[in-house]
Amino acid sequence: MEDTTIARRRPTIRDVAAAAGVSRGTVSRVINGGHWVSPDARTAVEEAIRRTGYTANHAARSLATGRAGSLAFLLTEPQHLLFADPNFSLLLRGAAEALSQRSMTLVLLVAGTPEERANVAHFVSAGHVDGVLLISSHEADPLLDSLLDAGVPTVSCGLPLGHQGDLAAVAVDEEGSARVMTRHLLDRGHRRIAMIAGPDDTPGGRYRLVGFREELGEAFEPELVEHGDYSRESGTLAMTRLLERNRDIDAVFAASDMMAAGAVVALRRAGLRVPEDVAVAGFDDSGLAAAHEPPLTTMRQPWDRISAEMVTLLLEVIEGAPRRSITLPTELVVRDSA
Amino acid sequence: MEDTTIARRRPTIRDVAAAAGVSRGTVSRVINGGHWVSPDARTAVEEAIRRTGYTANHAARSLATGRAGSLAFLLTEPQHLLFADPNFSLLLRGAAEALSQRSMTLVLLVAGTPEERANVAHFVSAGHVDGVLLISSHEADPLLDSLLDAGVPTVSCGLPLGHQGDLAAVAVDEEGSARVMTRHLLDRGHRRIAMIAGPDDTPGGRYRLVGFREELGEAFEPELVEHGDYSRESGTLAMTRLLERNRDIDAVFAASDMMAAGAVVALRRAGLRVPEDVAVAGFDDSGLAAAHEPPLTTMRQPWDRISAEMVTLLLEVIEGAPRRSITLPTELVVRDSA
DNA sequence: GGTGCGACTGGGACCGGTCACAGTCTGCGC
DNA sequence: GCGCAGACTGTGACCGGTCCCAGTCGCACC
Repeated sequence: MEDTTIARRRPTIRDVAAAAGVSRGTVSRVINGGHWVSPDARTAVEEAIRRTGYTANHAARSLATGRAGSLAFLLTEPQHLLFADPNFSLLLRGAAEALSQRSMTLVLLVAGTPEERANVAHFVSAGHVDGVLLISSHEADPLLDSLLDAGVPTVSCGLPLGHQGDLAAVAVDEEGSARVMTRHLLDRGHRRIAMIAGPDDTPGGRYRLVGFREELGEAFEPELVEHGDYSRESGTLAMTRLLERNRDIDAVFAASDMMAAGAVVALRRAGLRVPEDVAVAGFDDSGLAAAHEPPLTTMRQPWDRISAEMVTLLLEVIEGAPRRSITLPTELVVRDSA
Repeated sequence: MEDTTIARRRPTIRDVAAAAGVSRGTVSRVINGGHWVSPDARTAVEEAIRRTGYTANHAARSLATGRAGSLAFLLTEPQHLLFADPNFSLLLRGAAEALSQRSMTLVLLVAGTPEERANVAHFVSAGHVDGVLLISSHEADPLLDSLLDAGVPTVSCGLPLGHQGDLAAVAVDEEGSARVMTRHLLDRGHRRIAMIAGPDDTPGGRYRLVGFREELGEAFEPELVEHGDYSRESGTLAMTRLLERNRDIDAVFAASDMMAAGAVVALRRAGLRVPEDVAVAGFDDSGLAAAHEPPLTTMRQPWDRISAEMVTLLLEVIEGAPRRSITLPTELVVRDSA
């Protein structure tokens, strides 16, 4: 007996109810926790679900409950910086896994071009997702304003500059992390330490520099600071400029591993060895760091925990719980470069 | 005046109908192409949609039409290889953009652990997405079997080994690409060319090796072939072994940029210069290739076109059109390494 | 024996769309 | 004057769930 003729209609809750000899209401109760259901009815329903191969229809449930059952993973980097970053993948994967455990799904939204941004704002405001995991970093993003206006539950990855307190966030202790790394370089005996900071309109750009300056105290020299945009090329450029200003630099702390790798290129071009002549430290502990020649000393960001906590916080906000933010610790990873 | 008391109900198609002074049916017709609608009615409806800020409810539409309005981006790599690969991001982004143009969404599914694989199979078979963009490469994946059994429209990225002809695929000309690169190395005067191939149960592992062998013809030497798993470390290991067997190698063709970078590490450890002593060629033209020291000669894969074509093909299959596969060309990118 | 209560069950209304079908209205040919 | 085709419109049924309310049942208690 084949029943492959025409794909038979998928079983509905009515089929299950009929098979179990109970009403739709009872089946629904069993599916949703099973309170106020007699043991007999429950086992009958469970058996019927098994037999029929029933699976709830997302769309129907979503229509009835008013919940979408999905969260958006929203990328707003105009440049593809984050996309090139291996860390991004970890974040995405972690979020997908955290959601699948809760039988929810992750919808990927890309808001690069102005047109895409408008579409995304519309889509999200229309309630097609229950909330937004915001993967952005730049200050004053109008898209964030429109999300907040529309009252869309949102949690930010990293401190949302200009909107602190307006939305939940999961961040690492940027300032403290930078102090730890700076202290490490000082402890190793370095005295002329330069920094390649990130853009000032990103939390990592701003606060890692603050930590660096604080830890150096009196020893801080403004001329030993350059800014990059987290890319490798910008690291090379920044290092080149630093060397033009001061050839005595004996260590450099870059706000990303990519920029650290770029700095190494510039140092080598200048005939300097890493770490013998100049120590180089990065940030992120991306895959790149361990594979680099020499392996990079860096600050590890707990990407898996970040994504998991973002999902937790966002679901709390959706439930109506008071907004909460979390700061996670980083970890100094000492390798050969510093 | 705050209206934050209770978020007002989102307008429905009934509200629009009332505002425009027409029936729900007419509004629906306008939304879906506007055939058999008088010009007056159409403009009235369009105006009403604008005024009310109406957006269609995905869940309701999906329930009524039986279409989910979303596609799955399914990752099945047990290891996180693809995740570490910058190309993966391009593919993902391309797919998301192609879909957003069609007002559909991309749902990310990760099928790493056995439990996840079971969940994913269940989820997809239950019809929660209209089709699957399969990002996998290994032969004999039971998950693929269950997708095919369930009749889920699927398109594969790369030739689906063991299932060719069973589902649509978008692939590059692996064999031809490998021949082009091999010819390039020969034309540069190299005579003892080694290859670091990918795993034999992946299309890139198998057919790039075939192309390499074909192009070398008589000159092919089996002892100059090693296999890696596309990772950097495996490239280093493979190159090390090749050098142990034969110190006269004057060029090496790796089946991925990552492995090429790994090979460079091994070559340097052996005291050999790239490209002076040994030319190194990669595959993919990932971001890594251009940034590498020296910049890598490689074969560029058209990732943006691959994702766009995958979406096109999958939508065709969903529409019931006959299954179709596409082979896209690659491009030789000559840089410093070979 | 009636009352009250808690556990459990059934079924109608509803979520917000689409779709098929039954109109209506207009103009044209005979 | 009538029939009829074609353009357009309105309406009820339906998609597959959830929710809530009205019941039923059994049992303890007065």
